[in-house]
Amino acid sequence: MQSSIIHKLLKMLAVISEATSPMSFSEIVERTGLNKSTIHRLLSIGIEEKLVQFDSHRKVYLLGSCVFDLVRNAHKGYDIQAIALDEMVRLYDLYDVNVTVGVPSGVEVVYLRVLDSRQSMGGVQRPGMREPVHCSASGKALLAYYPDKVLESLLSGHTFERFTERTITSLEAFKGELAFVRENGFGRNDREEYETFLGISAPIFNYLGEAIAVLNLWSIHPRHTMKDLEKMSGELKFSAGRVTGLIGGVGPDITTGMSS
Amino acid sequence: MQSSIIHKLLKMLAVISEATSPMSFSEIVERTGLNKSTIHRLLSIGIEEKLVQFDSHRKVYLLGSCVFDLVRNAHKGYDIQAIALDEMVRLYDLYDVNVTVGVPSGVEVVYLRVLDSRQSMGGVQRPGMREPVHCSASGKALLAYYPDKVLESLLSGHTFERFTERTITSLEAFKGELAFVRENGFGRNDREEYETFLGISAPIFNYLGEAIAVLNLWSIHPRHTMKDLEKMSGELKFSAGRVTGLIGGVGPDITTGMSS
DNA sequence: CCTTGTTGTTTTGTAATGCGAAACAAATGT
DNA sequence: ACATTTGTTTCGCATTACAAAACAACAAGG
Repeated sequence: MQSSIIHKLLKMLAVISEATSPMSFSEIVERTGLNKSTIHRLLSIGIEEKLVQFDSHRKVYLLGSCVFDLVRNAHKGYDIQAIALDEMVRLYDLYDVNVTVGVPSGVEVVYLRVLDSRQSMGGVQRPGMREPVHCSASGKALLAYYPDKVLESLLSGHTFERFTERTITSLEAFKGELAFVRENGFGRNDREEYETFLGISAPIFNYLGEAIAVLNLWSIHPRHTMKDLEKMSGELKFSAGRVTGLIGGVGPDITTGMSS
Repeated sequence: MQSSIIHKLLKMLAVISEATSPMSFSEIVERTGLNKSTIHRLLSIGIEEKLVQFDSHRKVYLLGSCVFDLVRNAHKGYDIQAIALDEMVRLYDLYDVNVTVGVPSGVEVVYLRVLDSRQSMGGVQRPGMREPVHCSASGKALLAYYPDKVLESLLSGHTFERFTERTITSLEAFKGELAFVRENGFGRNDREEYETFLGISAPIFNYLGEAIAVLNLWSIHPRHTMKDLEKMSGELKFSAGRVTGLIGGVGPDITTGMSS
């Protein structure tokens, strides 16, 4: 299956979008390698459909609002939880542990969906449940990719409440954990909030490379150790990557700390 | 000029992007009102061109990477300064004052381009020049639309250095000015940095409604008063709106203070 | 004023492609 | 097993896209 006109249109749009400065008719003809009359027709169509806009004063072409609308709408509408479900099921089938998906909400993480392990622990985790960022794998995975500035202001004033003897209570140690996330691609929590729970968490990114959600694997201590979970991290990261792709996301800028 | 297939394709993409959860073949057929076989063909083409991706497990369709690439590229490549130039010239011709365009850089504003008034003041402003945010119209216009969190962290530690007797040195007063911007759509600076300079500034937004640049009108005190400049603010805002449109931007979310 | 070059627009006959109805196939539910 | 929903393919006709080439608009230079 092929459509010549659509293919050419996309080529033209790509050329227009890649230009460092808006291009004129002739430049577009040259850069696309397409026939003059073809470009003329495509531009007319593009303008009509608002894929392209024409700056009549400078006689150059820019991307039109329609393209931006598509992305905006997609972003508004997408329901991470619905999109991630398949990967969650896959992980669940693979390892028979708890699988959850969460999103940030201030200094907490909110869980949107929970697949209980078959060896259930009685529904301790439920959708809507919240956890502080400092003692959850999810929190670490999310914060690890925040710009430094935002991170600072989030954590300034945050008290690292102690829940277990393993809870991280110092900013220093916490930042160390964030570095671990950036190096390994997943966050971990080994009984830092409850005496028996441990989990790992991988971030899902949006199209700007911002971490906007996390996929988590959870279990209880006697049954699994952190070593066990770390063996699952490869598949977890794969799933998170897949969801990232489904929502048009891209990997993170490793240069955290850039201005906004 | 029209192209049936392109029109239909866009309609389909719009439907796909607007869905709250990814749609199946039949749902797309229903929502677009197009013929089954047409959608089938368009989906095949869309997948081939990466406009659409198919989640084979759940049998639903999502927007493809190609669409996101277009927007990403456009964003990378666009040179605000080049795009804004026409509007700058228009304002310059209209009022014969200094016109500049600037972008944020930490707690400063950097000016990318400067059109000197004919009654020049000797090239005080030059491209590359920087100014603190707290005593420039540009700084106010930019910061007014930052999320509270980012704003807090930017300003925490910022010392409101006094340059003139009119310089704003209190956080309270500064926040009042930001509120003025959100109400009126432009920022102002009446001799807060130099004894004789005054200016107004309107923000340019990106496609997420974030203020990413500003368009400014500047003059010197004996020649213009803030009252004079405020009369120009309508045209200034019009120009800023036009540039916002050219880069695919949208107006701001007035709900500042949401989590990033 | 005319030439020459650059840039953008329109025409045209031909070839390719898109079109939707309807037949077909596959999966799903009862 | 049957009915229903869901997805795929076929097919003849009509529409549309195609590129070359002619045409138009404009500027620069002689």
